[in-house]
Amino acid sequence: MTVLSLPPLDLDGGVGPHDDDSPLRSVSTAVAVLDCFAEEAELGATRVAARLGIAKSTACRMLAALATGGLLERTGSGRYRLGLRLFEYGQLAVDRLMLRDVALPAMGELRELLRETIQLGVVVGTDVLYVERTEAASMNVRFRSEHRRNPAHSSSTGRVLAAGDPALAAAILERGFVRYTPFTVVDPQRYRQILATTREQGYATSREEFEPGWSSVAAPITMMRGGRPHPVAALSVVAPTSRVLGPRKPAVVQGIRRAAARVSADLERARS
Amino acid sequence: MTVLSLPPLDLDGGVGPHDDDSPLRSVSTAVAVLDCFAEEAELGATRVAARLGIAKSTACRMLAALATGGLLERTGSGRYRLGLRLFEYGQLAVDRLMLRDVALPAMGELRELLRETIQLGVVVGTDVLYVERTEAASMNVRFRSEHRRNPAHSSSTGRVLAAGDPALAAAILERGFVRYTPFTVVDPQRYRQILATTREQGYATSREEFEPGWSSVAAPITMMRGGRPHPVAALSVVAPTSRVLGPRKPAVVQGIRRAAARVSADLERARS
DNA sequence: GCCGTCGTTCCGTAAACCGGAACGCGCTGT
DNA sequence: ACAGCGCGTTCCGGTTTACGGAACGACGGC
Repeated sequence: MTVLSLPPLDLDGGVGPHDDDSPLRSVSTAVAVLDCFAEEAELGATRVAARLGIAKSTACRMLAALATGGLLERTGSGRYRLGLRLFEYGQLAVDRLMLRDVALPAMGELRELLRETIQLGVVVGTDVLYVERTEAASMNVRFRSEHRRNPAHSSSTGRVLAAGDPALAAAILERGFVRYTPFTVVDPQRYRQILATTREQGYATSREEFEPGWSSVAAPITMMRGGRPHPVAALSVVAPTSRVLGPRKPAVVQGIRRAAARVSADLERARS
Repeated sequence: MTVLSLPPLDLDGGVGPHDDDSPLRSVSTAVAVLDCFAEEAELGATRVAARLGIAKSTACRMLAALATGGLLERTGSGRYRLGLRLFEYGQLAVDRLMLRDVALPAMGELRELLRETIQLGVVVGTDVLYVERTEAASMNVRFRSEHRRNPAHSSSTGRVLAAGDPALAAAILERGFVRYTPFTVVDPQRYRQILATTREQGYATSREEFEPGWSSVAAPITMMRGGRPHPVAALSVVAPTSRVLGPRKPAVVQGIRRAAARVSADLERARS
């Protein structure tokens, strides 16, 4: 259920000293303190100290320092939670990809065309991170918005990106497959076949492989690199299975491929 | 032009030692390093060291530690930029306000009703921070998306929030007014009058007071606290002046007031 | 009203960090 | 092509700084 999962995640749990290779122990533990808040919304000094195996006083000082820096905020009862300054930094990080701004108009039009939820995803490690999401108005059922990060192997976005990036595909195969639903593809051979099909067709699907009842279709956003188009992100539409993989599938596929192609062209044009 | 501005912002610029009252010097400087990236997208160790008045080696270690923590990322040329992990943390921080999820459906419907850009803003210090924004499809002119944070005094969102929060109003008056356009209200007496009118009407406007050509209308999202409704956020619609303060103004006002009232009710209902 | 828990503070010790200088690399301008 | 410059990185010693344990004050539950 945790959202941040991929990187080190050195929750030794025990009392053993961190075998961190990097200097700046204080900063490393400060980051570890931040990581604690990925799983729990509100934490106090005692819980943080127990979770990281550090002294309570140390945890208290860390929390206070992060709070004066704005990365954490104090809740009424003396505990702490993630601060809104992190939101600002995060928006800056995404804005500087010079991707969201270019993709937003196409995403809005695709949303109106299909009347479904549209996502803009990039790869971080072997996960897919959705940096923007726009929803059609008045949907009876809404996609669970806490899914900001998926393993790449089970998402359509991850497949279009891996199909055009052998290094990513190798990393995904290396990391292995996790079964989330009965439909999740976990056979490496079958996965390779899916990537081949994706390369042929120019789009990818995921049929209830991550969240039961929900499927998605994705198309790659590419940039020319060394004369060849290289995928840098993907647009995807996520909805109840019957609405994207049923009779509407041709329209969905055409819509998302056109939108992704348009974003790719705009991106190329923006590289002045 | 800086986005993060409100808190300490101890860019002494010079070489003077930080007169930081807080312990955990390493963590404080680490946060200061992060702050450097609020103004510039890509920085190297030398620039960071010069900006903070610290040794180059120190800056290099800070950057490396923050990068291994994922808060920064390395660019090809050895420099650094804000990392996408900050985006994840920021999304978590906002999601835990238990506000965005509740507001999203109403924002989508209001967007379709008015075919304009809808914003969800909260207060941080004496600034307004927009934690969600959704745009209508195929607009000929788009609001500049880098505005994630405004001074509260010149925005309609800040006015509806200050109108219901005397402490915030006092803080805004205390901080003083900055003139951004010829229309910016900078007279404290006039500002107090605006707040009174806002209290009467239940909505606020800003006519090109921050960005020339762009105006906005806002209505408060409230939560019952101690038997009285207390504003915790605001919905606003921002568009070229003629589209929100011209003949459409009654429709815009009615739409945003209804949407904000609905979010308030949903918020109350969600507090199980 | 008592006890348990939590966040905070104080203090001595020692470990960790700062700063300066040196190294290797890529780029530029001759 | 070569040399000079600027950059990021590494190494090392001195000393500042943060860690850990224990004590304190406050809040809440039983």
